Amino acid sequence: MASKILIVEDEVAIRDMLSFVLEQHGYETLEADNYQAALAHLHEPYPDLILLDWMFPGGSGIQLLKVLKQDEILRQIPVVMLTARGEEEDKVRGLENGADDYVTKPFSPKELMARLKTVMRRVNPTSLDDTLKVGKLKLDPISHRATLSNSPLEMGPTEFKLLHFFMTHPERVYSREQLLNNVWGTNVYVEDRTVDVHIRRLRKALSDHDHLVQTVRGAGYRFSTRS
Amino acid sequence: MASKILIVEDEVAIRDMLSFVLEQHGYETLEADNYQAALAHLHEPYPDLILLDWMFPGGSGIQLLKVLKQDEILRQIPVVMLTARGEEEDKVRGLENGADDYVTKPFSPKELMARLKTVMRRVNPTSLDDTLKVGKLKLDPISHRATLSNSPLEMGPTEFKLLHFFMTHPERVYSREQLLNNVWGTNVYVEDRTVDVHIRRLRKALSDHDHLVQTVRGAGYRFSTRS
DNA sequence: TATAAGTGTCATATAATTGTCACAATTGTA
DNA sequence: TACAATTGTGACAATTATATGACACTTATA
Repeated sequence: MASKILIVEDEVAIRDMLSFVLEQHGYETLEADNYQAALAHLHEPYPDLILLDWMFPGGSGIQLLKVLKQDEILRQIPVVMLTARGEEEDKVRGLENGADDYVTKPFSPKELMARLKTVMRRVNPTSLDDTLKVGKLKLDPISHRATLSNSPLEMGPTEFKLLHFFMTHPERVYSREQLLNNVWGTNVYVEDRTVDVHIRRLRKALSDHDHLVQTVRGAGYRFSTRS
Repeated sequence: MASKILIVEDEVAIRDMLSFVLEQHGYETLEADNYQAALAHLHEPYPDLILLDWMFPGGSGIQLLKVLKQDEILRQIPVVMLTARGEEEDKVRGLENGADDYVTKPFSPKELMARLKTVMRRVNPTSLDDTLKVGKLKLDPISHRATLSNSPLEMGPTEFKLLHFFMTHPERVYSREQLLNNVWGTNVYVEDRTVDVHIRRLRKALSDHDHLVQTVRGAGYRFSTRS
């Protein structure tokens, strides 16, 4: 899934350039040319990073930065400041107020991308670990939530457990009985075919990603990214 | 002053590595290679965080975790579990028993540090009395007041504490029991179902923002800005 | 002390989830 | 193609879990 980057920059030329470069590298971009427009983008699905021009209409960058850092949720979004060459004080003030890094204008695309990657890796290094991911499908045991393209999936507890089991045991066939043992628990008297029904419910919840749960005729079911 | 981190891990190699990395980052470390040694460190000055190996001699990690969570003082120390890759059940059991996060072995120093920082920030925010904000919802521990769009919310002390806990621990499911332990305090004999009632009262107080307090069927409740 | 608030529990109302069936659809094979 | 085996589905009743209103009892507060 592409990361979303919010560009807050009033100069059209620079904004377009940033947008172009970022999209070239597979990021999605959101654009704002003033304070209000920036705020308007700060809702779900939240951007993964904010590129913030220091000086822009409707409030300086640092003002927005301060607002961001006061919100429990928004404060977690990394911010990279764009500053003019030589404005050392600005850089320091930005970092002191919670910016994660800065890029000095003018800058090369290569430099920009390197900064962004570093920051994203640093700020959010292990969401790659605590959350189970398969393409756009994520399952986070901590929040106990499954999402597809960041929108929550509706499913019952059993389907959630089933999906959890599948995601931790992918690319392998499990018989109905094995699934019952692993997901329902042993010593549970339930019909084999009941698994079918829950498989169906899980597929339904996965909607257009239902191909991840595959039928292996005569053997059982398999969770796989390969068709 | 440097934060003190207690490492409970029996493998010397890993313990040394952890200790080295942590000290590189300016933390003080305490080490324990078994259950007894760990307990021996649990007195004043208390460690600020415990890094707990899931499997270690003299009692499994979860045992120590349970003991910790029964003590009024010790239960406030955040615990990060170390688990082997793929042991999803362990992670879930750890979280259910009050671990604040987990790190999967093998892990990179960078990853480890990121986790620790996140947990420490959440559990012990530098500005403990700062106003918590989520969208239009604000909670100011100092004035002991919660407001929505700047108009004060009417709620009882318990609901306030509950909301405070939720706002400092967003995007995570808590069982009724965990909420009782964290909001009511341990050693308090109260029915699980009582939580439901206070959840309802809190929702009522939040009026049109009651969606922030979400029911996670079969698991508990979650405070989240995401639908 | 009188009065108002706040708490914890119940009983009851609602709502969501579950396991099974019966029957449809699909697949493999003779 | 016809048949047998296997899997997909919609419906449904029973079960469970959660929401809610009421109430007696405590705890603050004036």
